[in-house]
Amino acid sequence: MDYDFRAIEAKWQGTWKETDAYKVTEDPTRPKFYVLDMFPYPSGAGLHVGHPLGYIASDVFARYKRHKGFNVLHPMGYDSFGLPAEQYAIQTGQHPAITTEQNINRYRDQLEQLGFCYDWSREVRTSDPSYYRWTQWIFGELFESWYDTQAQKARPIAELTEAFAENGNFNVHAACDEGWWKGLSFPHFGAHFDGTFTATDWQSMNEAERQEVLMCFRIAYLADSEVNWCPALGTVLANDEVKDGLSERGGHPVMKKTMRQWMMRITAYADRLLSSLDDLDWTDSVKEAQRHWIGRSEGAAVRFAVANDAGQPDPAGTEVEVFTTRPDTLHGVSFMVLAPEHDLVAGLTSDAQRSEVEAYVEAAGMKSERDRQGDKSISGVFTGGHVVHPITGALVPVWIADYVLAGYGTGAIMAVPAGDDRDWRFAKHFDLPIPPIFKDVDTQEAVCTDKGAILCNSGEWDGMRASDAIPLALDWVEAQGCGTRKVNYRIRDAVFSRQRYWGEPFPIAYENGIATRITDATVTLPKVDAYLPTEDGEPPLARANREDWPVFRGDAMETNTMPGWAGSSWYFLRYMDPHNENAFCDRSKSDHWGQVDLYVGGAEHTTGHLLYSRFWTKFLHDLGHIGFDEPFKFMINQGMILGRSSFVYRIQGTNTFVSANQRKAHRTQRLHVDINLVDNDKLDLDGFRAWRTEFANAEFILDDDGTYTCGHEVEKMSKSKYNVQTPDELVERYGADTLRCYEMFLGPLTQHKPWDTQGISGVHNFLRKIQRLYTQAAKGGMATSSSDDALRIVHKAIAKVTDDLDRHAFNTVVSALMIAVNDLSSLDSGCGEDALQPLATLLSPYAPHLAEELWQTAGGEGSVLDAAWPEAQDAYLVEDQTTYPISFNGKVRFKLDLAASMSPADVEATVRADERTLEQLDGKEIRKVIVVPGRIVNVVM
RNA sequence: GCGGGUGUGGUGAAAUUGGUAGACACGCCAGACUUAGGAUCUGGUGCUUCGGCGUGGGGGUUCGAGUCCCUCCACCCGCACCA
Repeated sequence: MDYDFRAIEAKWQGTWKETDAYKVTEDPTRPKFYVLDMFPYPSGAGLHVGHPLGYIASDVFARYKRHKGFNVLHPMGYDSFGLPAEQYAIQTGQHPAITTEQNINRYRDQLEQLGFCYDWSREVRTSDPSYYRWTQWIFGELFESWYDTQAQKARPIAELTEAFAENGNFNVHAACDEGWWKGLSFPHFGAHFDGTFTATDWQSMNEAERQEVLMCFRIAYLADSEVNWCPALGTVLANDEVKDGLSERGGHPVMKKTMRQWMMRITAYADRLLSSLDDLDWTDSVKEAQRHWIGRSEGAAVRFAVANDAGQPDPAGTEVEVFTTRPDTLHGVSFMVLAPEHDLVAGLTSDAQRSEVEAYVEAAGMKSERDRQGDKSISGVFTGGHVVHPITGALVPVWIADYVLAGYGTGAIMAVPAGDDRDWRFAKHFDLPIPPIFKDVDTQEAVCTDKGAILCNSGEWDGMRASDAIPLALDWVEAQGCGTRKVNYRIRDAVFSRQRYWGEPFPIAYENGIATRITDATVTLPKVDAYLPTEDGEPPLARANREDWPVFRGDAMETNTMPGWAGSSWYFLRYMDPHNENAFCDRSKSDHWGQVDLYVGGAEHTTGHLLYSRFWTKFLHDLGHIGFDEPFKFMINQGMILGRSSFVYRIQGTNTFVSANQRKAHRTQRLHVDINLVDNDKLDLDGFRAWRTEFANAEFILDDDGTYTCGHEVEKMSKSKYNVQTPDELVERYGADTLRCYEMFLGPLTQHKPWDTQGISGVHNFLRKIQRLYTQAAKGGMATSSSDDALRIVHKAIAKVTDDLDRHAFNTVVSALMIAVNDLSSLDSGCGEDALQPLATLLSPYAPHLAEELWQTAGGEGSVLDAAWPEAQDAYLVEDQTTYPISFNGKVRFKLDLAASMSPADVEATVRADERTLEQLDGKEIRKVIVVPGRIVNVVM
């Protein structure tokens, strides 16, 4: 009679395994639905109750869709390359593959006990060579592709070499760095080279030179670039791995450093990544964050000629280019500011200023990123050099300052102190002129950033506001030849190399310094004697000798490895065809499964994974490998489950602990206490003494009832706060079905919420109650048909549950089921198969084990998993009696039971005639009666 | 500073198109059965000076506002010298 969840759950998990209940194949006769959880990294700590929240929701939805007749793909796997296993390897010498394997096994056990409907035959691991050979293959495709900015798509590099051989690069529109040729030093590209070369030029280059040129156009390319170097981690980091100038993992300082690294030309996709956001069903906050990360802004690149000693434009033609979104304020320029790292700083600096400038540049270089970001004080140095104003011909002094970033725009700005806050403060600080350019605005007193301000002292743009003057200014600048329209992006190409061991090796070998793709073999990780960098700072892979490499080509192998996001950028495709040895994913499979219809995960991947996988998806689409160009159509970001920490209060300098209620009378120190020693805020005194030796002789000041009350606070779950709740203990005590229902019952999926086990008993009771309902109905034989009352209850639940699931309101479904069970239980009798079978189906997404059991009890055929989702019948939903609340001036005064079919006019007449109405009127007159059929009556007096 | 979000009982929350605010649970209180229970069952439970008052504060639209509009406040998350 008891709800024996242990037996039930073990039994059904066994059955599902035996019957391959969750194995899925492409079924063209049914509509497809792809439900995906964000790829987990199998950490050694295992799961806490926050992790499964999203998995439960997606599992519920996958099961629901299966009931609805969909061909549902719902896979799980592991993003199993990563730092923690490598750190452990460094400390212990144990190969990271072993640690990883152990952690995965633990994860798998934890996931399995929760009864998820994953098709485990599709499990993938990014660290498995059978998986990463395809990550390598995709990298190879990126390496052998260029981006055609005219066609707005990636194309094979062979088409570029063909074009070069035929016409040079005259008709080629390839995405590349500005001044791509500047790092190259061939005779063809002399001082006056402007970026175009002929077919003859191309023919005359040798292979090495051609390869160097091609490298400038590849989507995956090698380049010397300024990277985020993290000395503590011994590796470079991508921009999204740096937060506040510190590494996201570990919080170590990050420096700027120039290194030759593999890069990904994600900037080529900036526009498409931006515009196709509009069609994605994601939250505004994630989409906005991506828009900001891409940071598109329209404006002009304006060139200022450098002035020579005579104050004339430098005859050598040296110019400083700035980017501005407000070319209309050109008349307000009174100085120029370069980033300290700008190339032209040395050339512009006068002898008199040299020592000061060099000191400033050096100081800026020494600062870590965090120091530079954190320092909001105004600093800068005059270089002594000038540029010539393109309109007025006036000399404009050139400064260098920290507030101009080398990495954004051109690394130089034209300062318009009247209209830009930073320029204004800089001008005030160094007492530089602030030319007034806005009518009736005193910009000596305050800056004017209002785009609606009217221009003055600006020649032919006088009297205009920004929106009208900007297009004219752009035309003017282009006509004068001193600038061009330009779209600038904040997003930078992504660094793709890591100086680490535990990552994908590159399928790249070098022969005389030329990088070549290896296509005929999977480059697996070589044996190394330690997982650390070499003595001269080379990545760990450089420790491997030629014979240590399973595959070795050319005269050297690439020794960097790929970053964490490589494998996770395309994993959703591998699930569709996980064992394919001939392709990353057969086109027929990706055509069948298509985009992910529901993607569930935390919001922490906003600018990393979610951007990179969009980029790779678009790339694979460009080359025709897949038929869609956005990976995740619809996404839900689940909120974090926070821990509820408990505290004890130690009187300072003693070993005496005072109950929270009386702590104010003492000077106390608050200490976290393990939540397992606390029940309902009461401390287990013996357990506490036994917890740690330092507390063995603890004394207590207790409340009057002889208990110790702990304090509490809601915080992030973490080991150090002793507030971590693992699902294992709860599954042991209440069962997986209870945990599943409870996590959903807790509140809206997307919201953050504190974890509190107090409420779990209510949900557990509900499952016991529903089981009791079925066993009682089965006592003496299950009836085939039910009373109308019972059917009304069930059909109401069907309507509510279906509706809630369709709008992803996972929490209210549990309430609806509780109500149905409560109502049916109070009927005493009348429950038969036609009520209890549909009810078991409704329960099945949430409590799949118990639902199987109940389905059987209710005489269901086969497994409940494939039971058709019941449909609510209107006949059972309409009530013939309606209870009308009768309100007077909006306040409810009494209720009236009326026939549901009664016309509004009759309802009004009945209300008017009711003696309670007269009582309420108290002599006043009825001005109006509003009847909302089936809802409410409002009498206006 | 900018962007996004959230404010409803002692607690988690519900109220889908403006129509009975607080469903469903936890906790608490009382009772029953047992007289060891943290077991089970039943009833009660927003506040209240019993007139009313109540969805962060103030204002507005409406017969009617948690829901729509304006404004202010608090908290959380993300970004942050982006020219």
